Amino acid sequence: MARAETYNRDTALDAALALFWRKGYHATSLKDLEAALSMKPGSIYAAFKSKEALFKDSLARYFDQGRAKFEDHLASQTSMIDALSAHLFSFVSEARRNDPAQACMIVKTILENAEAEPHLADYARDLFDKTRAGFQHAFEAAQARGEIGAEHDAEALAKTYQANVTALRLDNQISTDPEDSYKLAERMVVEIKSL
Amino acid sequence: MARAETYNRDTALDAALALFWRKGYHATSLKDLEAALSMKPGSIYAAFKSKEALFKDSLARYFDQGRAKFEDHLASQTSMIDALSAHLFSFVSEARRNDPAQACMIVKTILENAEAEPHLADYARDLFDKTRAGFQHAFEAAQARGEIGAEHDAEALAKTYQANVTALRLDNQISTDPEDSYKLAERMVVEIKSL
DNA sequence: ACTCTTCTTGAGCGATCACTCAAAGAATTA
DNA sequence: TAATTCTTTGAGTGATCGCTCAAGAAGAGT
Repeated sequence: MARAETYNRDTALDAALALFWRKGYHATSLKDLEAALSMKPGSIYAAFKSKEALFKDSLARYFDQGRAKFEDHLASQTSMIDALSAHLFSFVSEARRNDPAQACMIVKTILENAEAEPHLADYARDLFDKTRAGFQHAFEAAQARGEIGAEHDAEALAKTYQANVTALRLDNQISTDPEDSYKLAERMVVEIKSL
Repeated sequence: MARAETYNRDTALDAALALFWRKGYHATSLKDLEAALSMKPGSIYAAFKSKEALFKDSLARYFDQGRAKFEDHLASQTSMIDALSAHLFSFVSEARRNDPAQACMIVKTILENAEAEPHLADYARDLFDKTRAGFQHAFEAAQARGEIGAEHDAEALAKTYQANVTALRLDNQISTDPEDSYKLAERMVVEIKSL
């Protein structure tokens, strides 16, 4: 045997994720990462191979955490409609208001890197589609339970729902008044409940 | 007198705008701009002062063109509702499908530069607010004309409308199938017409 | 205590970044 | 044509980029 690694992979990934989410891919420098991960360049490259690979791993982690959060909402609410509403509200809830709100990292990645780093953008696009597939599954379950009429198209509902989530999270970052974002979320939820 | 400038300011700004819109602020290098504007660095700096100033001028131009387009829709439609619908549809229309769809440059700017270049992000945020003010004005006019009931809050309608426009334009860039974006727009328009 | 293996270190690589400025070039006036 | 005035030119500035690798440090086995 030999010497063990001194860093914790998950801790390091979380630090990289927070940094990449805030600053984006290009604006995050190796210097920034060295400081955030408390690792020297050589160690970072030994552990994560490259800046791009580290970013991909961070984004995958972000996706997993987001999916886990959605599934928590599905599990803790009695109806699918309530779960979808709770998920929307969670983005404008009091709890999140401590750290300044950030738009969805997947969306930010697609917009920033569509031109210069198409690999990253395509990777993020895939996660975006997977997220919508999760929403669609929830809408289909709601129809199977009779919460939503069978005359609706679950795929269309999922697409609109994802558009709303995306717009809400964008507004959450752009808007100066959190109350405005909250009201926007309320109007979106009214639509869902009226199905 | 002396020698005249050999470039056309508007032509150069349009070229810079197209480049910045596609690639974003950070990923657009001076080399890129030199090629697109057919100008050497010295001339660019003499004409536009700095990369950041050139970006701001480009973004202002983008905003002006967007506002002009919206006002064209207002002028060419008989009702406000139709104008707001036509504006939404214009982002997913056949004509635009030649050059690959881009999300709103103002939104892209805010997301990319919120952390590293707050000046740029704040500048874009201001344009975002001005855009919504224009929407609100249209909704108020619709109420004054009796197209929309007075019980609605024009500010809230404008906020939701802008959220829809933003989400639609995002989807337009992210989605692989333009038909999906078109259907999303149709569902958004149904909401507007039901007011 | 000594060897072996692996991890960590950080100075430094070439490339590229935004940007400058002295010199050359072109249009106008005299 | 000569002088004047402004524009254009592009090599070059220092800083920073992502990244490498030889050398040193640290734990495990003997």
